[in-house]
Amino acid sequence: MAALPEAKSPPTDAPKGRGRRGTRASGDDRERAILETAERLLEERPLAEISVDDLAKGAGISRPTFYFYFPSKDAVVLTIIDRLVADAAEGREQILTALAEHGPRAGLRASLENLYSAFRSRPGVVRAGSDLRPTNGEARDLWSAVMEGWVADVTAVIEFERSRGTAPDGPPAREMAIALVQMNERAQYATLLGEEPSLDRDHVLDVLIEIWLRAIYGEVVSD
Amino acid sequence: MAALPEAKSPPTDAPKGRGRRGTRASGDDRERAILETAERLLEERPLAEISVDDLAKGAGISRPTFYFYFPSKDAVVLTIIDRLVADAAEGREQILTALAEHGPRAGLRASLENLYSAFRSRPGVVRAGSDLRPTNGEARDLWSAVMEGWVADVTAVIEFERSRGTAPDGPPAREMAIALVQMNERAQYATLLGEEPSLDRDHVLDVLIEIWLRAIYGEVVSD
DNA sequence: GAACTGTATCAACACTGTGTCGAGAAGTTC
DNA sequence: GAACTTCTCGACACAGTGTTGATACAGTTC
Repeated sequence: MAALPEAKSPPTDAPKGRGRRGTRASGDDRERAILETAERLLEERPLAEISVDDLAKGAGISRPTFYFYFPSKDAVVLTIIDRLVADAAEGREQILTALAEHGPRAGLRASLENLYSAFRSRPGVVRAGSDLRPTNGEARDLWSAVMEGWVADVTAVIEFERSRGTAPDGPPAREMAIALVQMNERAQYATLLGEEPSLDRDHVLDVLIEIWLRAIYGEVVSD
Repeated sequence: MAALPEAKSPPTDAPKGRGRRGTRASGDDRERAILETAERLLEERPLAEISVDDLAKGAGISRPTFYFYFPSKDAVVLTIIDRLVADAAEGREQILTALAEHGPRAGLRASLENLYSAFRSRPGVVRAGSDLRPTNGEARDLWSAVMEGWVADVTAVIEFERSRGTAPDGPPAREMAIALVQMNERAQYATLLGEEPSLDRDHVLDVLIEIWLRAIYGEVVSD
């Protein structure tokens, strides 16, 4: 039970509703214990096979006490996903900048590589997020927003390349962007979770990027 | 309770394990009533909000009696999905033939249009199938097999076009096929269920086909 | 027409999991 | 040391799943 040495706690992050219901205090450890238990268990088995009791036990508290810290199992997972998404967004290289700096192929690769690295390390969490969407509106909204962000970026890239004359005309940029981003989502997810059929871990990006380039530039990009 | 007039019952289709457990008899009506109730309710609300009791009530029987006909709620949905998938496969035009007959763009369009028409009419069932995958291995396997079939077809197309010299080289045909089929799955699903962001009902195919053509032929196909 | 057999039905039960309530323990403040 | 806030949990109410055992109700079969 000895508290793990904490580098330093975030200065004054507003709890934002999802977490504990009361005010700030020291039962912070418990909250963290619950989150850590959830992350650990999610890498072991799917969300549906984890009960509130498992989370409580794992954090060394009783089930009712769990409800003091989180309103539901979903809320725990959403908190974890919030953070994962924030992590993924954090180091995000602007695609447009990356393209300008390294050229289309290398630029795209750098952006996507960087983007997906956050997800690759926690497949269980990714799966949980995906499992949550059917039943949980908040999860749906969160993911919608994430997708929307990517789509906006990619739309900008396509429009930019078209305006420069480096990419040919075609379907509206936003529509192309939606399809391409959806392809990436699906393919990366399948690969991450080892679905069948899915692309090989080491080839996913190669294949996806090739399709992006051909779709956007309307030709086989040599570079 | 009067039996609906049945055109004629299928001659001697083996029950194949999923349906009723006993032997053949006349409680066929009840089995059908359960399936119909499920289909109806699924277009009203998601699977998670439908209980075994709802299905039983809808079919005019008690909950235990439901279990005489199906081993679980999942089994009912799987039966429905089996049929939907069979429907979709049935009228399926061979892509290769369609391409040869109508050229790349029109051929692809004909194949995909035809394929997705079966799904478009029962979005609730599609959603249920998707909702089932996280928790139900059988659902996963079924969908895997479906995807595998499509991937095989598309792989053949790409290899054929490459061998004729009409399509340039690139990533292995199968890998391209996987990514493209996954894109379609995701995009069509999002559109069907009105996710945000998603492609407009009337544009999905245009956009997807354009990407397929550019990806496969490595150039903007004029035709 | 009595005994037999398989189909069909359901009340009652056992179980798992969620979320709530109310009584208190434990710490803090004045 | 009284009052307040934070934290904890036993006991409950509830919703849903799946099972058991008794029973009704055909048809046969003799």
